[in-house]
Amino acid sequence: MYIVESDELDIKKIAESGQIFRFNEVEKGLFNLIAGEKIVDIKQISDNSYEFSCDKKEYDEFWHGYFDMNTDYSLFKKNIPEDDKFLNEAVSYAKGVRILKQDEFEMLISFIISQRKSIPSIKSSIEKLSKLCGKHLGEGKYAFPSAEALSNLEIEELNACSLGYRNEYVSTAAKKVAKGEINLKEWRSLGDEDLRNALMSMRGVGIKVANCVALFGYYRINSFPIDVWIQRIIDTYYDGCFPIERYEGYAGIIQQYIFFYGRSIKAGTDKALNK
DNA sequence: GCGCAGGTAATCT
DNA sequence: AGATTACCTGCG
Repeated sequence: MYIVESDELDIKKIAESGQIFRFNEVEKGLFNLIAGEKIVDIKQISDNSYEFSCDKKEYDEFWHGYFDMNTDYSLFKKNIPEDDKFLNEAVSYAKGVRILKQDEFEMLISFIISQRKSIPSIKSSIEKLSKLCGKHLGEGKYAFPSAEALSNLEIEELNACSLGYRNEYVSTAAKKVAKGEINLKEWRSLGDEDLRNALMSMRGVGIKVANCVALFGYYRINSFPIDVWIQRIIDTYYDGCFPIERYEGYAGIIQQYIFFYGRSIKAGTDKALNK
């Protein structure tokens, strides 16, 4: 057990922030997270403190970095104009959301799957894939599959994971990585623009998915994925144009705040407009 | 039964 | 360049 205390860490919000699909609240205040071959339970014990089920050593060596705890998120509030009511509310509402340092292959496959799918549906497909060919970690839990394991699946097995037309995208991406045609780790050395283009060279990876993979799998916190939610918010509150350059270098963090808050109020929908 | 969901690629103008 | 459309599948 290890206790983590921080005003800038909110486990529930992070689990629900849409950046991660294998982080669930299993009972009130108790969260389970699978990352790589590691599993951790996190229990909320007060407003700003959590009990991690791992020991201090594992926390220090892995989870501390995974939760990006060396970054001071209070700094990202700078440059927000006082009169930007929406963003000020978003930042306040999303306090404690952080960008996790997730595995790039897992992010690639997960966000390929995510297209035109709801979050529960994305999670369901990922769990099916993991059960099918991920490493067994005990207690009915499975790691996210390796590229090799995924690429060795039979078509029928893949079909059983409710991927639909993304089937082929997942399979070819996994095969390219497994064969070494693509080296996702090497892409870490690419600049943001080159990385995005490299990702988009894969079938099924467009601008939105590429930006998500860059942001969540490569920690390119200047990436600003625009999905239908973000677009609705930009249209509704920013007259169709968001001043992204104002947040140069960390626009992705701002995007997460906007996304998390915007979804909570169903921004841009009839409900938010009291229609 | 029908429309839509955290997009992409192909095929138009 | 920008607009339009088909696409798997599950859910209301």
